[in-house]
Amino acid sequence: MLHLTLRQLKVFESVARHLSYSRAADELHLTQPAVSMQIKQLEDNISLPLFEHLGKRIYLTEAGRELYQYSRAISQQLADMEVALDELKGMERGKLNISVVTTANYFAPHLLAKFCQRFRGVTVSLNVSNRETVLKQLTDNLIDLAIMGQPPENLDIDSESFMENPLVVVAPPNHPLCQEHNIPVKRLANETFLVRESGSGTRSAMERFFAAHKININKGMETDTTEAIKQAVQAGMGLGIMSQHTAELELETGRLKILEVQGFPIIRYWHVVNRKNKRLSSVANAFREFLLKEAAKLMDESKN
Amino acid sequence: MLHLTLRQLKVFESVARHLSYSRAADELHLTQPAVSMQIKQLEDNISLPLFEHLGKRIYLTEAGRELYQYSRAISQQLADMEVALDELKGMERGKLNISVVTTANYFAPHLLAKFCQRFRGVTVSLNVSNRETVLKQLTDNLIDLAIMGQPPENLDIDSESFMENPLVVVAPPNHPLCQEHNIPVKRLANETFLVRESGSGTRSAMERFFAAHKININKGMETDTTEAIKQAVQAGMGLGIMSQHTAELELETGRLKILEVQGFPIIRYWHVVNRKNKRLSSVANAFREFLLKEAAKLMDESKN
DNA sequence: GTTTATAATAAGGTTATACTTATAATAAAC
DNA sequence: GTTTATTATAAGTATAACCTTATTATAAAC
Repeated sequence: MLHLTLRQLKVFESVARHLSYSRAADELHLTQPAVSMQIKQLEDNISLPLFEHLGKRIYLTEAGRELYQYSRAISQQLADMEVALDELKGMERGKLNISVVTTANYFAPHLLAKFCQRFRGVTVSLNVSNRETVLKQLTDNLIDLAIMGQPPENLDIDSESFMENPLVVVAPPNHPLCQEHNIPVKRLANETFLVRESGSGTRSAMERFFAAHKININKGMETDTTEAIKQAVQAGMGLGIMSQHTAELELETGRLKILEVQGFPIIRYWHVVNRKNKRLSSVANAFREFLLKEAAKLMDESKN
Repeated sequence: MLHLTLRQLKVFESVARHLSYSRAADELHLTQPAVSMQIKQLEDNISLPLFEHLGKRIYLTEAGRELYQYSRAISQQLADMEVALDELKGMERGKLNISVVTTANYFAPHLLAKFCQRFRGVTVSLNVSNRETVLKQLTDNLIDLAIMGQPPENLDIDSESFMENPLVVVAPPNHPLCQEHNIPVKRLANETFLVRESGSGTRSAMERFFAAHKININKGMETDTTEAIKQAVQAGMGLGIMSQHTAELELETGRLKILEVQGFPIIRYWHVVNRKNKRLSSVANAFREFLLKEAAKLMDESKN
């Protein structure tokens, strides 16, 4: 087991470069005996002579040449490491691990793209999962941040809202209610609603809304993706309630219409969430700030 | 300027591997506070936290992950280095820098081949030059060993003879003296001799011999290569005196004949030479021993 | 020979390193 | 709540790391 020190390697490199103990001592602001000692210790450590002494000149031995190569390589690694760590400090580089719930997938990539555009060198790992999985990833500390609708009441979680999440009623373009304005909520009582699985934030918001208005609605097909609901609504199987963000495309192309029901859109909020006490990386922190300050504005702009 | 130690990296690696200070302490046969300290120092050095502490669990930070990569790379370098140095020690590997005078080129490669065959992993750099250049390389410490005929009287040089170097008189096969035996030296007085340049070891040995026998010979063409002399002798331009080793091929194929002159062959010796006080590498030393102990025998064998 | 340049060696001292033990703090598990 | 598992902190210590100055040894240059 050899116990060499980085100091020894550093001194050795200097001597090997100058082929002189005295020059090395000058360079390192040491006395010559100090250099002699370091080299001696290094030679003792590896049990091989590193220099040959012929007259006043010294030469590298075969072992010395070999060691020099490795020593240089290690120095390079250390230098690279220093740069890498400095970059991390300065946020010139870094990795953002983030998970978003499925519905957020309709706008999160857009925001991430903007963020990456601003902070070159930041790499992002985006995971899209259902609410349950996202929460597990949070508690397992697998991710820095999460974006979701309703934050859990769990005390181990910090969350903050950063953008409105308007829930709208969508219908196929040929639906009779599409022509009407200020549709009373009561009118929805006759309609069939396609709903997300229970436990979904959208689903519970919807149920709370109708409960508040004392309305019983028909629940049609129950699916676990918003995508399926959009398809089903287009096919005329019923109405849907969903985050307006998730339906931008279909609304724009006219495949779906928003019904102007009184009390809608239900304004909920997107939240950025992290495990409590988690020390956010500078990148994660920057993204969190970015969301809080600019997400709403950016999403608004992109609509126009 | 960051002053981290290999110890810190080693401890860090262990903690990163176990994701536990206590497990790392066990592995390293330390107490847990000792580990805490090393990590703390490391974190102070790089001014970045390496671990996150969430509850009783710890996790690597981004910086920690980054550092781990570099740390592992450095450890690998060190391990590789250790192996390389061990190989050097054990002569499993190594480089032999050797120069030989031109005339030795007729047998030196053969010996080197045998040597390399025995010590796999040894690489050889063989340089063939005239005596003067070889000596310069020796004093400049560019080579480990040299092979030459007459070693210089220089006190800075260690030399030892390892093999006979018989100088013979060669003639073209149709030369009248070829049929005779025990030719008296006097008979050569009428012959023309093709000679090497003055300063050559062969040339001076020849001159000493004829001077001792008080014979004046005719000197024909003077060249700086033995090869040219062999060609000239075959062409009938005169006789030659040269190391028998350099003419093996021509003798075997009958293109040249050895004249059985009294007092011949003149026995001189091949010497292995190194700069005084030079600490020979294990490979160089092994080759030197190899020459002293086995070269003569091997050359003898190869003749048959 | 003397001078000059270089490295080795010896002696000594300060500091920092790398631990230890003991105890406190924290959070998870029960 | 109590217990258990973990890390942090504090205080103390032996030692080795690292350097200095002073001197010696060596060989090259003059």
